[in-house]
Amino acid sequence: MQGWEAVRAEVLRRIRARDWPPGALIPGEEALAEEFGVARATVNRALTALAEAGVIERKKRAGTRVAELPVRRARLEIPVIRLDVVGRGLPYDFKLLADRLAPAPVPVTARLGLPEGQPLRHLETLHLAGGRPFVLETRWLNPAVLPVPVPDFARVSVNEWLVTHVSLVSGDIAFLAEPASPREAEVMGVAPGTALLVAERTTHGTAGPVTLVRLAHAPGHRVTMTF
Amino acid sequence: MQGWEAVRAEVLRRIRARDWPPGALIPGEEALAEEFGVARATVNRALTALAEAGVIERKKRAGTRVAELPVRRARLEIPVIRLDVVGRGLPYDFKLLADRLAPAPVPVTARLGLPEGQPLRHLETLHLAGGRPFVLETRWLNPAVLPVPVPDFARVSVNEWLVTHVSLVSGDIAFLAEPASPREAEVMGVAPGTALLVAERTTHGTAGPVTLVRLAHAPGHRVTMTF
DNA sequence: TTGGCTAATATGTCTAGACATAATTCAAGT
DNA sequence: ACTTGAATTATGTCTAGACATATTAGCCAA
Repeated sequence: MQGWEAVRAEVLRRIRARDWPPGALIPGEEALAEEFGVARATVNRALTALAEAGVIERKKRAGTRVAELPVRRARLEIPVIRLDVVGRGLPYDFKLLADRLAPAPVPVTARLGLPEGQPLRHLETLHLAGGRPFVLETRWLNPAVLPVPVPDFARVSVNEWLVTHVSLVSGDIAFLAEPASPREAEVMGVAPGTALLVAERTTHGTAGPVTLVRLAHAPGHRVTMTF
Repeated sequence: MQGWEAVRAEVLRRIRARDWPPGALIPGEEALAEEFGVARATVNRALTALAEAGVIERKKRAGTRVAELPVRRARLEIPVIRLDVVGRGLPYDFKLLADRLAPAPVPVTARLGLPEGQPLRHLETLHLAGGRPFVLETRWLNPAVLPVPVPDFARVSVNEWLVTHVSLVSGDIAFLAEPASPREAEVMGVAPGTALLVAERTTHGTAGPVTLVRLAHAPGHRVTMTF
């Protein structure tokens, strides 16, 4: 290895070896550039990468210091459900259980920043892995983002249609544990009250709020991340 | 805005506006540099950032194309529990419920890559927010990473001692939903079988595996991320 | 002591040019 | 037809130097 990655690796090594303990000020870019025999821009590239990773904190004039409580950042790659299933080596299928236009409950419109009682498209999709329930998707979709005629969500999953046809700008995702509701228990074939891992996502596009979706995962599901 | 961020913003705008639809090949760095009136390195900086965000895919010789199924990446910042609690405006406290050296169960040693039956330090800590149970932490700790004498974990939480004294190299975290075990129910003051959000983390340091920890969160807990 | 101005300084970014590297294309040889 | 290898080309990275910007330390005045 050489180049900026070598610089990053060596700086990281020194931090991990506590040559530069947490909170310590490390040498300036100029000094490091000279030591490693590279240009300052190369050192900058390396330190920028480490700063993005949360290992160091940089401030103009004040210099670069090793992070005190290194914030561990884990990255979650949110896949399209089909690819998640296929990636597990199982055949994928889905069933559209419900699709209707209905006034959305207040918590839903509130989270999306829409006026109360706004009619939204309400979709319920059961995703299957190897023929068994994998995820129950309950979605409220802002009809303003849909073209006319409306796509046939019984053929293309809403999930994938959105990903490929609507540019998502921002959003958030939350994980929580909830007991299976009677409806969920029935559809997913589990006992009511079973602990389910639920993911709630809201997404916003260029033209305003897009969708709020609740994904109830089959028992035993794990969402994993690496750092 | 100007500079590489302006370039990034404009390229992103064109992608979102579908001037450059998913899968399309976008102009080369040289062409963009000329169009925007900046150096190629500046365009490169912008495109590198977009590639890291998963918006575009770049290959030498083949060029840069808009990602087909833009992988949504969410970043989770894993805080020290104390800061998580304090950040919610609640007073933090913890109780060390158990601390003993014991042969670890096989699944534990397996996940850490240690020989079967290896004695590990087993710690049970109840984290409190505003006097109420917040998280029950069950930890298996590789004694090889501890100094002699062993720190007093009744005074300093294991969590924070590790963060500040052991350099963590890599690890993974998984979220799952589980019914509260009798032990968890008793300690956390909930009904057995209550759906709990559980986080399981393994971490490895420079000198081998460090710890496996299971965090059972109080009912209603949400782990949120933004993207 | 306090508040605010100024100069010093480390990082942030940019430029122009160069070479490195990987992937593709296409021609040549088997 | 198939393989091999060379030319091509877009991205990746580096350099040296420059200017921009944020932040701090120190100074001076109220």
